[in-house]
Parts: sequence; C-alpha cells; structure tokens
Amino acid sequence: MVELTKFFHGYLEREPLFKSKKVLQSNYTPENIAHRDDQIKTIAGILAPALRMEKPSNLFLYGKTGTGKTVVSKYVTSQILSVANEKKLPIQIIYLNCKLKRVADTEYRIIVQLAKEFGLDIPATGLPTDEVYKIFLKHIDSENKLIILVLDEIDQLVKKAGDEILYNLTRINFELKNVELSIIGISNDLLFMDGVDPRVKSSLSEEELVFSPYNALQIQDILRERAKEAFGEGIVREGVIEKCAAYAAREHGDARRALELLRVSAEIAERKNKSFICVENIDEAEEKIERDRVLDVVNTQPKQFQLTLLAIFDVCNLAESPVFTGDIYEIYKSFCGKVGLKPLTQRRVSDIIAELDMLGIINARVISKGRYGRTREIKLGIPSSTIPNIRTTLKESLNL
DNA sequence: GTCAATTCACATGAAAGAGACCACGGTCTAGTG
DNA sequence: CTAGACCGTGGTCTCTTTCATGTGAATTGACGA
Repeated sequence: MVELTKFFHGYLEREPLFKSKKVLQSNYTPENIAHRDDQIKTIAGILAPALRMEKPSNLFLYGKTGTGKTVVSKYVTSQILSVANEKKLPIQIIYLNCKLKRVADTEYRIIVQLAKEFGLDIPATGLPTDEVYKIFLKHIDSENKLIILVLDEIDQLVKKAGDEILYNLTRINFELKNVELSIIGISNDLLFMDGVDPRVKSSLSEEELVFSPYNALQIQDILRERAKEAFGEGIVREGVIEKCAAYAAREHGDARRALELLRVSAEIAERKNKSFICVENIDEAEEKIERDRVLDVVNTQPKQFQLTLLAIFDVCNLAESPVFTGDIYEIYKSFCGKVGLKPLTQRRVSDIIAELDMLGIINARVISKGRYGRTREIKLGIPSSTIPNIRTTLKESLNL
C-alpha cells in the first residue's frame, strides 16, 4: 500500500519524458508536413473548386502504408473546411476508414456511417440496404450542400463487399438535385483499380496521385520535427532518430512505423525510469510493437484462428525444412481433438492461413512441387524471439 | 535426349447454409380509467 | 383503451461447408535419333 503511494508520488515528481505524447500518435495531423509539398499543392488544386461550390473531380490517391496519404488528405480537407466555415459555405467533409471492422466495411455500414454524419440514426442491422439508401438520400437532399467523402483503405472495402458500392456512390450525384458529392479514394494497393468495373474506374479516378515512399533521410526529417514537439531538449540521444528511420526505411519508407517506433521506445525508457531515450530502447520497442500487433490480432480472432496459428507455430518450431498446408492441417486437427473442438475443413484452414499471411504474421507462398502437388510454403513472418511469449498466451486462452 | 501427357496436393471460386443480431408490424395481455 | 410483452417475418453479417474447377512443374512414357 505504502509502496504504491510512494511509487505514484515518485512517478509524479519525475520529469516526464514526453512533452506531448499525442504528437507521436498515429491520428495526429501535424501543422506542416515535410516532403509532401507537391502532393498537397496538387490536391489543393483539385479540391479548390469546392470553395466556389463547384463539384471537384473525384480523386484517387495511391501509395504504400505510411507515405502520408491520410495525413495529407486530412490536412488539405481541414484547410478547405476552415475556409468554408469562414465564408459560411455549406461544405461537408466526411472521412471514413473502410478498414475498421464492424464500422465501415460493408455497403450497408458505409451508408449507415454516412447517415450518422448527417445526424441520422439508423440501426446497425435489420433493415434492407436499399431502404437505408432511400432514407439517407431523402434526408441528405433536403438542403444544398457539397460533400467531400474521403474513403480511406478503399481497397479493403471493395475486396470485401465488391465494387457495387462505388458504383452506387458515384451515381448519387445523378439522383440528388441539391447535393454534390465528390469522392477521394485512398488505397494502399497500387493495382487495386485493375479489378474494378471500368465504369466505376473512369468516374472515380478522374484524377490520380501517387505517393512514393519516403527515403531514410526524409523520415529522419519527419521524426526530428515531431520529436522536437514531443520531447524536451536532450531527451532523444544521438543516433536514435537515425536508427528509427533506418528501421522504417528498411520496409518501404513507412513513416507511421517510424513514429510508432519512436513513441514506444520512449514509453519503454520512461517505464525504466530513464531520463533519455537511447538506441537500445529501439530494439526493445520493435519487439514490443511486433508482439502487441500479433497479440492484438490473435485476441480478436475466433478460436479456430488461434488454433491454426498455434499449429503453425508448433510445426515451424519442430521442422527446419519448409512447412506446407497439409502438415499444418494435420497438427491442427490433433489440437482440435485435444481441445474438443470440431475441426474445420481444409478448405477453411487454407483460407485462414491466407489471412494470417495477409496480416503479416506468417509468410505463405504458393509453390508447386511438381509431381508432388501445389501448396503453400509457410514461414513465420515475425521475429522468433516473440514467439514463445505469444505461444504461451495462445495456449492459455485455449486451455491447452 | 526431347516433348507432350499425366499427376499430385492443394489453391481458388462460387454458392449456399447456420446462427447471431436486429427492426418492424401485428397480436396478446394486463393494467387503467 | 392503451402501454408493453411477445411473436413471426425478413433483413444483414460472419463463419463455414460443399461442390467444382484450376494450376505449375516433377515425373512418366512414347518417340525418334
């Protein structure tokens, strides 16, 4: 008891490492965005007609994760909005992240979310989709307005729900008299548009913009700028920024990852009562981020998912040689027996393995072994140091 | 030695079902005046 | 008479199963040199 109060007092007396933590959080939109001037100008140019109440062209942004697509579009739209507010223009910006599960990942839910933005409360389920459309359209069309709809991670949406939604959304303009709707689509997948209905394609990507990855130096700039706001003087030791940037650039110039790395490093240092962040903290941070990410996925997925993952861990642990779907399925089945769960079909497990691959927890590559068939070659996609930890968590949650 | 056919072990697709969740409208019930 | 409880119907959504079709190269076997 006494110990704890002492601890809390100590905690409060200690000089905090962070001056402002939110600067490093992923949803923070900084005042000025480094190395993205061109894109900002281009987007601003494309969206500017909105301020004359003319419908801007639909816009499509491509680029890998952490290249600033979201930040840039949020920045530009918020600027437009503030000008619009100043001039009392009826412009509305709606930002939807289509990747958010159970929020905006189906046609129905997109409409519900949109409706919510207009103060309309529609139940999350239970109504026919076209009914919801009608309610929404009627409500929206009652006043003059210009709407800019930002659909982030739009590729996820289309992959799950098909491109019909996009078609419907682009058609809204024809059905509404008083409202103009422009769409900004944001996609991580550069090839995404190839598989989309040509009609949608032509109307949606009237303008296109590619965000190229940052290089290590640019990431350093970004980190330095944010670190200046986030920490006090002298807290970030020599080489920390450089190393964070190098780690992130190793992937494909993912600035978000670099920022997260820096933030978690700082958190670790803080927890250790250090008054500075040093290079060693970064390695720990990297491992922690990875572990948390996997654990997060694992905990939110159904049991069968967890069992499959556990089977993969076990098989990969035992065998040095490459591991295939069939092996996993056998082990998985035996686990099911132990836990008393009805095993899924191989078809389903195959899909689950594919999903795990998508999540980056494993690396699965389809290979052909010639006469000996075609299968997935499975390797672990996470550092082996994190695995024992995850494995025990898994086993606990499964009572194995 | 060359070349096409074969063959394996799954991958990949499509469709459809089970079960959870929910809204809506109608009917029933009990309480009220 | 009316508010609330309780159905049945019809809708979405996720996770699965079932059935069907696809696939890439090692292997096989026929063929000719």
